[in-house]
Amino acid sequence: MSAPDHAAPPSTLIDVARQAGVSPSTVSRILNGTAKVSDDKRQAVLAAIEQMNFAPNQMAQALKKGRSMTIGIVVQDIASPFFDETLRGVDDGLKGTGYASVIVSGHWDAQEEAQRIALLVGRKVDGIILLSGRIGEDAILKFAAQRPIVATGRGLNGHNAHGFRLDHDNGAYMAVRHLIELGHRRIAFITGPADNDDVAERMIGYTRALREAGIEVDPALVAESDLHEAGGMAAVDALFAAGGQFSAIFAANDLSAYGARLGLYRRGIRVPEDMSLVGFDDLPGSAYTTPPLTTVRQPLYEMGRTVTGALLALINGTPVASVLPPLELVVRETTRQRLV
Amino acid sequence: MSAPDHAAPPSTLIDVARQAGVSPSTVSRILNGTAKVSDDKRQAVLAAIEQMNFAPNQMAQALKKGRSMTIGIVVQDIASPFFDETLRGVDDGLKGTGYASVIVSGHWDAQEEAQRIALLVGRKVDGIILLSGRIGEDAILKFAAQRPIVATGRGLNGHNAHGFRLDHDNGAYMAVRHLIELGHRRIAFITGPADNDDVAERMIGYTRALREAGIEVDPALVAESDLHEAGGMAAVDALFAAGGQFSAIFAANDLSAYGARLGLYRRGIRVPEDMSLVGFDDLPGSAYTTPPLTTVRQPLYEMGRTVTGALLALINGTPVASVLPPLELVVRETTRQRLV
DNA sequence: CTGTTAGCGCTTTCAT
DNA sequence: ATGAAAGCGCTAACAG
Repeated sequence: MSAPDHAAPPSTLIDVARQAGVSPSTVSRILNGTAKVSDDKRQAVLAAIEQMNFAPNQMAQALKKGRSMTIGIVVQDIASPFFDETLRGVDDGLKGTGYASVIVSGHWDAQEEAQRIALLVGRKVDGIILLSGRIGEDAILKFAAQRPIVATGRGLNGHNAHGFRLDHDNGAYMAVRHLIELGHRRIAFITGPADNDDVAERMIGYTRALREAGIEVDPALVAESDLHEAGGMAAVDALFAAGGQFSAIFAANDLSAYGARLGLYRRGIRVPEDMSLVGFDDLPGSAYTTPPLTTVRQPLYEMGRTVTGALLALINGTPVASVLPPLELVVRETTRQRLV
Repeated sequence: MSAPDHAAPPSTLIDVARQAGVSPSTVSRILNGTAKVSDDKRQAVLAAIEQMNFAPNQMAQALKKGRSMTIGIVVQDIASPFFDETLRGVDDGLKGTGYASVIVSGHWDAQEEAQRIALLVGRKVDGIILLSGRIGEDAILKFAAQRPIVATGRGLNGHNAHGFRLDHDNGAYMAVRHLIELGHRRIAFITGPADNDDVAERMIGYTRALREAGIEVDPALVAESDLHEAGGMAAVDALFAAGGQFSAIFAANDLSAYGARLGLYRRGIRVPEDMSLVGFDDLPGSAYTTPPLTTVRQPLYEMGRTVTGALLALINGTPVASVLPPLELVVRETTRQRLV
């Protein structure tokens, strides 16, 4: 009446061999297609596998072959739409390759990141994908000596390492240019933590577009945020507290733009009627904010695919292709011509 | 001048033993604290480990000990804020345990889910966390015979299996009750795919609250969505196309509420002035929509932690604790007293 | 075409 | 307290 508490121990390749009346190597050969096997033996083995519900022990395979068929992915935050999109690309890139992935988070901390990478190396992953890493290039190259590694958000080029970088300067330039073309001259910038390279580049693009239009950068129009909603909202408060006048806001990322939007709403300032707002990233949700957000699109998904393809190429010793779609301005409904 | 193309092969425990002038077993004992070792030998070994930058090969350990120190997590969508929060809980729950996790996606498809679980079993994960799984209980129990498995979104109780379920009926009841108390009587419901149990339960809660208030359920006030923004927006269109009058909308999840919000905006209908809106989930972003969304909070993070604790308990044979915080109504700014 | 043999790197009796 | 030896489950020469 009662089910057994424990299942039978998983059957091994040797069990299968015995059951089918052949040698272990024959079973292995069938499993891997390594050599020709007579049809009758093949049938017998297949039948035994079926019957015993056998599946090869990947740990044993990994130990023997020296490859675990696992790749490691380092993100900075497992619960972020930003990384989500990239991960989706990675997942699709891995589909059908037999590789599985273990995802760890560096939490935007260089030291933790290094530990996590070490953990991945210890787990014998066949390669590493580093997303928006904080650790130095020298550290990466050191790890690259052990496993191939690809990274986003940085240039990087070596026998066992490859980096992908987007032109954030230009992305920001496009955003601000768009605002200027709409007649805005007093444009605030919500920036991010000072140690974030991408954001620093966006600041450069902001400055460049302004200067080019003969507009001086006003420090009172720049506020720092944590790149999250809360920070964006606080930045709007800071901007108003600083007393500057402005008719448009360029936020360093979509999340902080969402927060800024709410900060504006709280003050009864309408978007886009009273204030234009541009974000950066084009997260999936940005097409559904109210109103839909004008933003600079990062090809997150494509980045995930590309970076994965590059890693696989590195692992297999084939040439890596490194084309990445460019940043792109997506004009939606939070920007509008400035009314005198 | 040029760096070596390939690093030295990773050093093994045997290398360390040789270097330190002891036997492999001694090194192993020091690594695992399995037995007392004299201080001088210990020093020598530690020095050798340090110098050779040695780290044990986890594949070999796994093969030998029969446990991989890896757990498998099955989600339905890697790029979803819903799963993100739960994963964050799982991640925190695993912190410091030495376990790493491999995450796979079932894409809301029972068959794919079964395959993915089989993959995890083949990779010898020590346990499985199944989030919002689609596969049948019998299938789960079959897998549970091989590895302990815990699941969310379903009751489940066995020696090697444990499920966690929230009271979605009651959650929906609270949401609709809130609307009724605000004077709303014509309350639309944006539902989800028919095969989603949680959503079906929410529908029951919706119906129950209405009936209890003497309000008959009007089929014209129920529209189906895909539980994403696009579906929510389309549902609003369908609702208006059906010609029904209503002053409030209860969406089966936050994402579709976001979409509904945009659909309303497109029609010039203000929230909450003209229409009240309630979601379900309380995703992190819901506190920052414009205006912030009234919703039913699912303890996603806590669920991740709890379910992880339960799995660890199952693995270690200790008793599983299964307390889960209840669903909770979070009143924000999308609901308001109905103006006659 | 197929079986035998020797490990992959580690842990764990079993002796000493 | 420590070393020797025997595998965990699989694959890859090496013989036939």
